Amino acid sequence: MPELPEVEQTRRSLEPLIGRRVTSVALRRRDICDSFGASGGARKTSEDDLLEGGRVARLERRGKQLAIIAEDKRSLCVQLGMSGRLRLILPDGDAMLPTHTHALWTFDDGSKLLFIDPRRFGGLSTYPDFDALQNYRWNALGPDALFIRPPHLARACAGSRRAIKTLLLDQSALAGVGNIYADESLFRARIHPVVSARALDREQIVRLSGAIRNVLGRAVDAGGTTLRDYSDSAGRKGRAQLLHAVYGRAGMACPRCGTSLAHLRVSQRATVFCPRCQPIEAPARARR
DNA sequence: CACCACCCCTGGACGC
DNA sequence: TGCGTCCAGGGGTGGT
Repeated sequence: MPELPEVEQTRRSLEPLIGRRVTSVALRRRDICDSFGASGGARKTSEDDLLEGGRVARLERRGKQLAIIAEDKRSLCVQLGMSGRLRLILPDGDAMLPTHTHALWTFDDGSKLLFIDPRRFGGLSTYPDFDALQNYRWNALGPDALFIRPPHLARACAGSRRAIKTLLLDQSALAGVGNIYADESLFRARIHPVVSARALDREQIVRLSGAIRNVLGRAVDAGGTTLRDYSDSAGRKGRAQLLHAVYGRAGMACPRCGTSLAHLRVSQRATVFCPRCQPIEAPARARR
């Protein structure tokens, strides 16, 4: 399930595409793509919107979203959702298309890019230029979680009564954190997932933003998390699952203190935490 | 306006 | 083996 580290690894694995020209596009399922004009209005998708004839200039990421930008600025935004993946097939590679291949690009060197998404929680969106993508889509996202600093997080938390985990999952507050890395970050920062965001003190905000950067940064270095489906565009699996301290480990021993890890549901999401390391009240300070 | 429940979808795990 | 049921969850939407 792609979160920021998996999307970043996918982005890096697509770098061989830079400089390649798109010779043809096949959108096999039209309902997975939305197209927008220069002023943000929706319109019917054409092959032209999907970069046909363009040359790949840059690959950008914001949170969990990925963009392929052509030299003429046409921009294609890819949202992987739960089960989406991109796959790069080298020239002379396997001609068999996996099931649920919804879009297919062919490049001037004979390589192909496939967008595959069984559950269809993901999708594509196109914009005539990168500014439109930013203005109408990415500006609605919060700051990128990989680079989050305490002032950004403090601003996102200010005045919000929501559970801190709910806030971390809200892409308009902070872009890139999903269920796995939310639990891992809160564990590392020793903060209970349901504490109200506005109740966090200065020290907790600093700890949490550091934990988010650290957890995501190490996961990027490990090539992302592969639980079942995820692999990058070259088909490589990630190793960040080996770093998980709490995700998927309810009932098992806390790696820090040995207490049995607890689970509950927050925002309809399975949530695992250590009831001892992550108390709902901040640990009592020494009184002066 | 802030927040929350629900829904979209499929494959895999599990019980019988 | 096959069938039914449940669960995973990112993000949009409609309701409170």
